[in-house]
Amino acid sequence: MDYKKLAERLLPGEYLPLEEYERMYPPRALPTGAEVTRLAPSPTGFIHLGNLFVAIANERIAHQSGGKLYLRIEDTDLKRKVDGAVEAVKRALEYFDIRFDEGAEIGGDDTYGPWYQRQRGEIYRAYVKDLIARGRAYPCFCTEEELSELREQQTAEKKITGYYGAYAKCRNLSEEKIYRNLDAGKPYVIRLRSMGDPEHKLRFRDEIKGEITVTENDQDVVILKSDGIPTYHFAHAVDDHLMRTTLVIRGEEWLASLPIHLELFDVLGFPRPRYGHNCSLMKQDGETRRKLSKRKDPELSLEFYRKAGYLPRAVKVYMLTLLNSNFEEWYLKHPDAPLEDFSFSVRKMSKSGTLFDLDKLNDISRNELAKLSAEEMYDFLFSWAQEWGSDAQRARVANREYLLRVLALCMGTGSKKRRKDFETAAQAIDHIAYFFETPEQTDAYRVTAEMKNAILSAFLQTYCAADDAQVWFAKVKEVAASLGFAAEMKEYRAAPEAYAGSVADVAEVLRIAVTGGANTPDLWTIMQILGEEQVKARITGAMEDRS
RNA sequence: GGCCUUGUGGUCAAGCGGUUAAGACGGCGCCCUCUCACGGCGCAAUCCCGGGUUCGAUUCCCGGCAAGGUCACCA
Repeated sequence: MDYKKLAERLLPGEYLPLEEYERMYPPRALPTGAEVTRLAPSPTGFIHLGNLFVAIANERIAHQSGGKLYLRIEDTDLKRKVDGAVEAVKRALEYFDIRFDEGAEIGGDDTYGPWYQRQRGEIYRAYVKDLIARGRAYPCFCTEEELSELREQQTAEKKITGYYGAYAKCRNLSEEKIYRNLDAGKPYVIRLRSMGDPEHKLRFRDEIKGEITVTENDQDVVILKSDGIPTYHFAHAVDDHLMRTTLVIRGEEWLASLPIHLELFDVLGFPRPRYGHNCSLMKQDGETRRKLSKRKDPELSLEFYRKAGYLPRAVKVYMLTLLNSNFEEWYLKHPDAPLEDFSFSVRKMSKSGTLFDLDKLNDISRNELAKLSAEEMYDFLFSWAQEWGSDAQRARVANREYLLRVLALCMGTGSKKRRKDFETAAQAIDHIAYFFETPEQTDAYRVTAEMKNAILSAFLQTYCAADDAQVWFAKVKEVAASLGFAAEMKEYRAAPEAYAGSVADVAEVLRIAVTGGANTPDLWTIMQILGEEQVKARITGAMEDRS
């Protein structure tokens, strides 16, 4: 069979000689040890935690080694394309501090572009044409129906499904038959003529998993679809080579197609990049665990964290603790160091699937929020409220000076002793609502209405806004004692039956009357911030009403 | 089902021939204390199973089992 003639018929016209592409995309001038890594999402617009997970690893490896991180868009399937997706991806990743050196919509050096696979059709076809001319790829005229019939038959016979060996009908089509099909205008795809044998097992060194066994590929996979666009497998091989990628860190769901990729690199005559297959993020679902799913798990979406107001650094710290087993220990020792100071290592990446633990993230978030200065906290809350907050939430961040006081005095911003009451901006802003809005009447009091009113009116009689904390609390104790409550906790604990309760119960009544809740920071401080008028109004208001 | 990967407390995990089997989150208890939060102290909880190899296996080998991934003209 004249393969050259066939190649010309299938992909007519002049294509650049392949050596020309080698010249256009030369090896990068980078110091030894520098890694070139990439992120290659498809433009569905849905960028998720799994993407971020692997993105952080790629980013750290590239930049720590003095290499490059680029963004390539795998848009070979129109069905997946969503308008504005690339911008959304870029923004989402930037929010979490992933910086690209090159790539789609990034600017900078475009030597290795274009970065959209749709714009690289000529390149792929040049390589496909060469493969056909070498007899290593062939046209396949099988219809979808024929293929699904084949699959059913194979399933029924308990054979391995797919297009391979004797099942690859079009693999050995006669020259005459091929041209007749072509003349008849039958649609076709181009398939790889695989030379692999599944009996051959090869050892492969995965950067994360270590030594693994790979079964040689024998599938005649589609490399060029009927619309003349390559499949992912083929496009990524050409691109990773031409873009001079040195290391591919990707999700372990790709491990199964590694044999195909290896054969592709070999048949194209490209040196292989190194691969590391990263474990996936799992979720407990009843008895079993499964991959985080787009439909069922809102926490998979990156927007979930932005909307809730997680600090981007907190999410990143959590990802890093999952990514490198020694990160957490390092971070405990260097809580304020830039994350870039941590020496990230591919060898420390986990081999096994990881259950996503929201509790852990929340703990990290509380700690991260507690590190912010009053001003940083204010800026974070403010910008979050502008983008995601309700009217009420935006109103609470409107008065900078007032909010700064609330934050500094009650949340401990700026002091050594920080409170860790919340993990997100949304919680923080709601948490301090009582500084802005008079709480609703509540029946949370654990004393009778008569007692409640007796406590409140007794307090009101002695209350003086100018009192300092000690004087103020001494007065609360007096109120307690006058109504049969223990003024000292020690005395109360020694003989609880001798009292109606303790000063703690009295303080609780005041606390609920002023803030609407039984759990708040220091009450005296709260009263100072609210001011005499508010305090009196709230206490008076709490005395009216409902019995 | 075939192929591949992975199995250390509830979760993330260190350890990889001899250890009281780290640490963190979560849980529980105590202390501090006007509540909560912080902080401090403490407790419970783990080497998937079965065979080898070895004086000795969580660690090495084999076999099970379980879980996950994947088997498209999707990426």
